[in-house]
Amino acid sequence: MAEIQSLARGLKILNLLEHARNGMGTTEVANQLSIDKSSASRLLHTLANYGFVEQDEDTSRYSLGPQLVTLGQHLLNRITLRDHARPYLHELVDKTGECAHLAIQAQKQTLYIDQVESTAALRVESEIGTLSPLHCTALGKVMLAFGDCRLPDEFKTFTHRTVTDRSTLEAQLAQTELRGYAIDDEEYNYGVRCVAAPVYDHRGALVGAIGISGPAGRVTLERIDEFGTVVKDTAQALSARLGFDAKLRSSSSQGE
Amino acid sequence: MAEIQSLARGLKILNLLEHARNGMGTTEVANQLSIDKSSASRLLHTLANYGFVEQDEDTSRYSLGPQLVTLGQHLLNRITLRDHARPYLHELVDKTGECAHLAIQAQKQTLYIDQVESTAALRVESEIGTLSPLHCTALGKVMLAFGDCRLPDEFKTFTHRTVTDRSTLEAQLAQTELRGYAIDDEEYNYGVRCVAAPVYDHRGALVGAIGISGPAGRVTLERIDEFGTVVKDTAQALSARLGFDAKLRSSSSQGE
DNA sequence: AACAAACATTGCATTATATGCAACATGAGT
DNA sequence: ACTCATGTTGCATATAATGCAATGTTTGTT
Repeated sequence: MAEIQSLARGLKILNLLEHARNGMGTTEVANQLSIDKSSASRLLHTLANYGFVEQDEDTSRYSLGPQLVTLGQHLLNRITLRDHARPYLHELVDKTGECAHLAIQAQKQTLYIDQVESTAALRVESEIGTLSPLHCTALGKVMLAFGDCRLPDEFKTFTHRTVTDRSTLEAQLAQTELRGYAIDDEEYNYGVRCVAAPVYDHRGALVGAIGISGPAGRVTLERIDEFGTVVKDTAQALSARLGFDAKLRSSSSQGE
Repeated sequence: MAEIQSLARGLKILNLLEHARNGMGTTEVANQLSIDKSSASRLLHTLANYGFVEQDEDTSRYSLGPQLVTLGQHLLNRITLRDHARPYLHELVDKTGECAHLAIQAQKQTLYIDQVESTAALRVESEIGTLSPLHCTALGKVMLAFGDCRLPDEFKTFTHRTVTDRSTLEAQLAQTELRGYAIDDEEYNYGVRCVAAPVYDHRGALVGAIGISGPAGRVTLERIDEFGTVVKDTAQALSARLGFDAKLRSSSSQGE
C-alpha cells in the first residue's frame, strides 16, 4: 500500500526535529527533505496548528510541540505494567546496586518504558522512550528468546562485540532460553554490561522484560550468573504478581 | 495560511486515538472523520509506517504508537527546568503534605511537566502531559499574572465557581500579582483547591510555575495564605537557584 | 544609512497526489 | 451456505499539494 506523501513528510519533519536541539528554520527543513520551502512552510504551519510543533516567536524556528508530550505521556501512563513493575525495579536496584529498566517490544525494537536509577556515581541510564535493537541488548534478546517475534532481517553493528551472524545469534538465544536470562556483553555500548529476564502475564504471554545495566567493571563476567539469578527471580516474582502460574508454562521458559 | 489536509487528517487521527481505550478500526476512524474508509486505511498505514500508530495483528485495530512516546519523552527530558525543580517539588510535598506540580505554558494553555505525589490516601494527581486552561487553574493564573501572555478569547466553564467574566478575572489577576501567588478555589475541579507561584530564570523571564493541589477540606480558605507563602517562598528559592536576582525584578513580581 | 543576502510567507497556475467508488478478500455470525 | 461488516486494493477523476515567482521582513556588511 502506498504512503500518503504529505502525511509522511509531516511525520519526517517531527523525526528531524527530534535531533534539532535548537529547532529548525523553514529553509533547513526544506533542504533536509529536498522539498520547496513554501511546501515546508505549509507543512510546519499545519503541524503547529495541531500543537505537534511550536514556532518561536522571535526566531521563527520550529521545535517539537506539547501535543507530543500529551499523547506520549498518555500512552505511557496507560501501560499498567509500569505501575506493577515499579516496586520490582526498586528491588533490583537495592539488590544489585545498578540501574534497573523495564522494556516492552514495539516497532520490532525494544522500547524502554521505565527505569529506576541507582545511587552510584558511575551509572548506565537508558532514557525512557528510547527504542533499541533486539539482537544486541539484554532486554531485546529476552523478546527474541521468550517471545514470539522473529529475528530482524539485518543485524546492525554497534561495537566490535555485536553479534551479526544469524546462526551465532540463534545459538546465543538458545542458551538464553536455557539460562532464563539474557546477557548484553558490551554488544550495544562499550563498557556496559546488562542482564535481563522475561515478564509474563496471567495468560503466559510475554509482556515485557526487566533488567539491570552497569559498567562492565562492576557487572563482571565472574558475577554475571549472580546478577542473572537475581534478575530472573525478580522477574518471576513480578510475573507471579501479574497472575502468571509458572507450573502451567512449558519447561522452555524455566531456567533450570 | 491554509492547512495541508492530508497531514491535518493524520494528526486528527492521533488525537482521536488518544481517547480510544481499545484502539479504533479503520471504519470507525473513517466515520469519525467523515472520510472514505479507503482514505482512512491509507492514512493509518502511513502513520504505522513511521511508528506513530500500531496495528494489532489479531484485531486489525489501531492504537497510538511508540514513536509518540519516543518524541514526547525526548522533549520532556530536554526541559532542564524539570531537573532543577524536582527537589523543590519534594520540598513542597514535605512542607504541605499535598501533591506538588510543575507546569509551563504551551499552546496557550498550561502543560504539566512534572509532579511529586504526597503520601496521603486522598490526593490530587495531575497527569504529566496534561494541558489545562489558563483562566481557572492556579498554575495557569500564574502564567497570566506574571508572564507576558494575553488572556484567552473565551473562558470555558468547568465548575459553578469558574470565573468567566473578563473584568472579574482581570481583578483577580491583579490581586494575584500583589499576593505573589495564584489560587484555584474549586474553579477547575470540584473539591480541589490549588496554590501556585511563578518561577523565573536568570534573565527575569517567567519560565514556569510550581504549586500544590489538595482536597478543599484540607486546603481550606483559612490556611490558604499559609500554603501560599510556602509555595511562594519555594518558588523564589527555585528562581534564585536558576540565577534570578529578585532585587533586579520590578516590585510587581514581589508579593509584599 | 544604504544595500545585499537570506529567510519566511503568499498568490497562483500546473501537476501530481489523494480521493472516493467499486470490486474483492476475509472473517464473524446466523 | 449465506449474509453482513470490515479492511484492502485498483483505477479514473477531482482536488489538493506543489513549485515558482513575488513580496515582505530581518540580519549582516559596508
